[in-house]
Amino acid sequence: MPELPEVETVRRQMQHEMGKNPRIKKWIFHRSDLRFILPQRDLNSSLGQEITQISRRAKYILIKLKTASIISHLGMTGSWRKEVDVHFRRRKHDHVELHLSNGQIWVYEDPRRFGFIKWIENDQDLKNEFEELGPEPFLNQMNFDQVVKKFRQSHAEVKIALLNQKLIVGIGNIYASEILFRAKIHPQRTCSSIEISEWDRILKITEEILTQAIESGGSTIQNYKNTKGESGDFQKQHLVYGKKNKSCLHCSKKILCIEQAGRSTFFCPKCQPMKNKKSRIQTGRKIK
DNA sequence: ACATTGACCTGGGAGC
DNA sequence: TGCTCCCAGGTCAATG
Repeated sequence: MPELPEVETVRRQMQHEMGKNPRIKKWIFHRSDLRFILPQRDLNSSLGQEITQISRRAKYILIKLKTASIISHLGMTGSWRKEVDVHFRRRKHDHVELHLSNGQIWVYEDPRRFGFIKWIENDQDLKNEFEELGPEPFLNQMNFDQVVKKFRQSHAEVKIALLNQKLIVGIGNIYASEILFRAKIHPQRTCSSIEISEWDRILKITEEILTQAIESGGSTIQNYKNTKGESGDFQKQHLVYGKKNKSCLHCSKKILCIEQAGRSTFFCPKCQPMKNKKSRIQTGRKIK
């Protein structure tokens, strides 16, 4: 479900609504078999501790305590919502409740259970946990030359590489299509064939789109909801994602949907030409 | 060391 | 109404 803008939206709301340094009063676990088994014992060791900050790295939400951190990943369908009445109406896939000293109850709901909650003992462990991750997708948080060099060393198709969190974090299947459309890059071009000036365009547009999407509260396609149960707004600004057979807003050619690495990619064949026809024939996939 | 594939889950929508 | 099939925003282990 959630890519960086959705995760960041949730983070901001949690940080804002929790107020100043609430303490952890109680955990309630309804179901422990999320993507990883919930570390109930460790989480229970946090009782009485202050939450000093809610932060984010890539698509992970970090609930920071004095020395430890609690990592929450939303997988495809995970969400946090705030309840204020202990008799709140439970839902089928509410797995975890975090009760705070200020009376708030934060409920983790996740139908598909691809998400998880992890306990991280200290900052060194946190560093190790995120060791493999690429930089945040904002120009002032990356070394541009280094990032481009890594991309150009990759043999993958650019759409697939954009999803690789080792190269850059935060981009998921929706935004990858949107970024490449706006950058006018064919999703099946191989990373090594893309010029530096084009990478410049891709990375600038990535920052632009993700920033705008955060300002819109993220995108909702099926079921992403923020902590108040509200949908995002950015899907209204999607230009290609989910628009198979619709007319391209720039040239009115039909938007195509192809499969790459088992996932849908949407693009405009006219606005996003394959420069090198030869390599298109070699790497081409069936068009749905 | 890389790139690609399938598996992990449930729910919703399309088509019959 | 009910059945089956397909699809879905993410990641990682297992393959080649």
